[in-house]
Amino acid sequence: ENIFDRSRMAPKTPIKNEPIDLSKQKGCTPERNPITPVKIIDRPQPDPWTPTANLKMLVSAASPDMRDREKKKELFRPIENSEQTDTPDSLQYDIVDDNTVDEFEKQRPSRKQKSLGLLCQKFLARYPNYPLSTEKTTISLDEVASILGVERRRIYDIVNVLESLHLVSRVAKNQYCWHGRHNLSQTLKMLQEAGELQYGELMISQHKEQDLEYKFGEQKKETISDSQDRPLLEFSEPDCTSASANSRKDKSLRIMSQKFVMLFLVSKTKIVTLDIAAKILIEETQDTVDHSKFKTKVRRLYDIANVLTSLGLIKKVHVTEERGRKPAFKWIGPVEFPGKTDELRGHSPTSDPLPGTQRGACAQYQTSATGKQRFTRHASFNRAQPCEAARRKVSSEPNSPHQERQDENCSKMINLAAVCRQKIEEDTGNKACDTETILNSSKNSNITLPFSLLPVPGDSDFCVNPLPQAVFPVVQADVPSFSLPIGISSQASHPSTPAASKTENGKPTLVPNQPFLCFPSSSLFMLCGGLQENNLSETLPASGDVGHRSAEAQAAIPPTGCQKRSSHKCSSPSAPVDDEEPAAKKQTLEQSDLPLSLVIPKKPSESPKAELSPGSGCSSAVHLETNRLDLASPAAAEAANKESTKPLDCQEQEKQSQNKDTDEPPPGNEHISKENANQPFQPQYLYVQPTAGLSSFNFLFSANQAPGAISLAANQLPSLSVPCVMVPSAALASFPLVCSPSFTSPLSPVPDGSFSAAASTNFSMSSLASTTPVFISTTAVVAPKVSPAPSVEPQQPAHPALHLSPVLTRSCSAVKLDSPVCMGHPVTLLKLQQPSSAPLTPKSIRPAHHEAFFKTPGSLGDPVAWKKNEGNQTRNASSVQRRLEISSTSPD
DNA sequence: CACTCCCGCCAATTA
DNA sequence: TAATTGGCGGGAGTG
Repeated sequence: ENIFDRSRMAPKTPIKNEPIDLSKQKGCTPERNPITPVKIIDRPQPDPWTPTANLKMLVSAASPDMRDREKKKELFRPIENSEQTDTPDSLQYDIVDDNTVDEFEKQRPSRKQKSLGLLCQKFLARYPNYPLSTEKTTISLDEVASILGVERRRIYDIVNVLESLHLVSRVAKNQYCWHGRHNLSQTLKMLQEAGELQYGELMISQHKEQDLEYKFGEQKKETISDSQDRPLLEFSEPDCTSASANSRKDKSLRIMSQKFVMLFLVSKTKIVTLDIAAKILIEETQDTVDHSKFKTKVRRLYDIANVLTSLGLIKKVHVTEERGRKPAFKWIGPVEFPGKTDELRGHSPTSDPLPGTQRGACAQYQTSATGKQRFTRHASFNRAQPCEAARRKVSSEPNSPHQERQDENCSKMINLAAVCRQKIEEDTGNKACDTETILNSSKNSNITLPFSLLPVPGDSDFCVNPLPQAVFPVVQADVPSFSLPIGISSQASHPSTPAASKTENGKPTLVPNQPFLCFPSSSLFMLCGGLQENNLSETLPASGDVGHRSAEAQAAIPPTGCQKRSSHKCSSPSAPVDDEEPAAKKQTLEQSDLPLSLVIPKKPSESPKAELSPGSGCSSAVHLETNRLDLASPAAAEAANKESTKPLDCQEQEKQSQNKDTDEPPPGNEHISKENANQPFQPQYLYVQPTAGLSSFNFLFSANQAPGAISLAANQLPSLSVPCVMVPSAALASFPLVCSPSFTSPLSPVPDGSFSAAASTNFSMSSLASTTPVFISTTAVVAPKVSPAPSVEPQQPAHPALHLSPVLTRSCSAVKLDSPVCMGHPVTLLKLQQPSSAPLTPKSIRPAHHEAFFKTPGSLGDPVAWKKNEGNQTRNASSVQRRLEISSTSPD
C-alpha cells in the first residue's frame, strides 16, 4: 500500500525517470522535488528496456504494485538527481519533452542515479551529523522511503549499515532513531579493537598476499569460526537499541558492515579489496566457501561500501598488485579514535571493552613488529582475553595457542605488511589512487584546511598533520581543549600566542593551535590538542635531539625504521613488560602504520598525507591516549607510537616551527576551529620518541585535558594523574621530567621499570609550576573518570565492555572519561600550563559533569559557558566560538 | 567481458 | 495472518 501511495506521490513529484512518466512529467518538471505535484500519470508503463523489463511489465499489468514500484523508482531518481545536479534534470526534461528517446536517455541516468550511494547521501542529508543530544530524531522508514522515492527495501540497506555504526538505532517497527556521528568514533574504536583481535594479523597479511590471508583465514576459522564473533560486533549494537530488535537477525548486512569496517581499521594500509574482504567475511561466517556465496558476499559488500562511501568513511580505489588491479576501498575516515562521547546509546560500555581489546591486539602486533616477539602480548592478552578471547572464540584453540600462532603470524605479517604496505601504497599512490584518496580524504575530513592553515608553510615541514580526523568526532580536538590551552597559555606564558615557544634547539613549538606538535629531531613529541606552546617546546628539546627520525630516514625506510623503533622501545623496556607491553605493542603497531605514511609522503603535500599518516597518527594518538588512560603507561606508549607515525608531519611542523619560531598562531587557530567544529576535544600528548638509538627510550605521554588542572591551582594537580608516561631512559634523563601518573589506580598497571616509575610519579602543581622542563600530567584519567564518567553518560552503564575483561572494563570506563567524548580530559602538559582541556564533545559533555571533570578554570568558572557550547555546538557550529569562549573562560 | 550493484522475490521475523 | 525485515542472487548497466 505504501508503495502505492508513494508511487503515486512519486510520480507527481519529480519524476524523471521513466520515459513515459517523464514525458508526462516533463511538463511538470519538477525536478526531483518530491513535493511537487506534478503529477499524474500513473501509467505504469513498462518500459521494456530489458528483457526483464518486459516480464516486469507483464507482471505489473497483473499487479499494480509492480507499477507502483516502477514509478517509485522513477521518482526516486529524481530525487537523486536533485542532489546531484539539477542541471541534468532539466536537461533531461527538455530532452524528454522532445523525444522518447530522450526520455530514454533520461532513464539512463537511472542506474547511477539510483545507486545506493546516492540514495544514502540523500538520506544522510536529511539528518545532521551531530544532532543535539537533546533532540532525538526519529526516522520513519516509510516516510523516508517515500520522500526519497525508493522502495523501502533500499532504506533497509542503508539503515542497516548505519545501524552497524550506531548512527541510527532501531526504536521500533519502522522507526529508527538518528544518532548522528557523535558516537561514531567510539563505535569505530570498538570495531578497531574487535577487528584487531579478530583480524589484525590477517589484514596485514592481506595486503601482502592473499595467500597469507587464506592462511590466516584458516586460522581464524579455527579460532573464531565456531562460535562466531558476532557477539563482539553485536555488543556494540545491542547497547544502542537494546531492545527489541537486535536479536536474531543481525545478520549479515549489519555484521558484515561492522566486519568490513573492522578490516579497514585493522588494515595498515587502510585499503581493503573486495575480494579479500569477501573471503574473510565468508570464512568467518562459514567454512564452506561457495563461489556463489562469494559473489553474493561481494554484492553485499558493494552495498555496504556504497553506504560507507556516502558517509565519507571509505572511498573506492583500485589496488594494483602484481596480479592485477582489483577493486578496493580505502578507509578515509578517522583512524584513531580518542574517545568520544557516547551519547545516545550508551556506548559507554562499549568503549570500555575496546580498550582492553585493543591492547591485546596491540600487544600481539607489537610482538610481531618487534620481530617477533615475544610475549608481551600474552600478558596483555590475558587481560583482554576474558572478553575477547572468550568471545572470539575460544573455541577451537585455547587462548594461548591462538595467541602464539597469531603472534608468530603477526610478526611475520607485520613485517610483510610493512613491505606490502609500502608496495601497496606506492602502487596505489602511483596509480593515483592514493592521490585521489588522499584528496578525498582531506575533503572528507576537512582536515586539510586546518592543516594547511596551521602550519603553513612553506616549509613545511611543519605541518600539522593532522587531523583529518578532526572532522570526525573522533577527533578530539575540542574547542574546549583548545580554549583551555589558550587560557592557560595566557596565564602561563603568553597570552595569546604562544606560538612559538620554542625551545632550546629551536624547536619551537608549535603551532598554537595545532593539535599536534612534532619535533623532528627530538625524540619527543608533543601532541597537544591545545598545544602547549612554550612548554612543549621546551620539553621537546630536552628530549630531543636525538637524531630522531630524520625525515630522510623515514622516507627511506619508514616502515622499518618505525617498527624498529617501536620494537626497540618495546623491547628495551620490555622488562617491565607486561603492563607496558600493551602499550609498546600498540606502539609498534602504530608504528607499523607509520611506515605507510612515510611511504606515502612521497606526495609532498602535507595535508594529503595527513590523511594516512597523520590521521592515523594523530588520531591514533588520541584515542590511544584515551585508552591508555586505563593502562596509563601503555597508553602513553601508544600515543608515542602514533606520533611516530606522524613523524613526517611532525618533522615538517617542527621545521617550520624552527624556522619560524613564532609560528603562526593564526593558522593554528583556524585549524582548530575546524577541528573543534567537528569534535570537541583533543587530547594533548606528549610524546617522546625513541629515536634512533634510544632503545631504552621511552616516551612520555600525557593526556590532556586537564582542564582544570591548570586552571585550578595546585590543588588540582594532585588530583591529576597522568595517563601515561614513558620515560625512557637516557634520553629523558637528560631532561627533567615530571610525571604524574595518577592513575589512580586501577588502571594502570604500570609496570615496571622506568616506565612504571615515571608513570607513577605524581607531582604537585607547584612542582610543575616550577618548571620542570618536562612535565606531564594527565589528569584525566583518574579523577575524571571517577566522577565524570558516570555523569557523562548514562549509557555507559549499558554494556560495558563486551569483550574486555573486568579490568579492562574499568579501564575502559576510565578511558571513556578520558576520551574526549565523554569528557574532557584534562591534561596538563608540560609545565603546567595548559590545560587543554578537553572539553569534550559537546554532546557528551554535559554541563555538570563535565565541569566537574574538567576543572578547567574555565569550566569551573563557567560551566554555563560550557554548556552553552555543548548544546549548541554540537555539530559544528561554532567550534571556534566555543573555543574562544572556553578559552576565555578558562583563563578566568 | 568484467565490474557494479539494482531490483525485487521471498523467507524469516514481528506485530 | 499481515506486515516488516532483510538475505540473496539474477541479471542489467557501465566501461
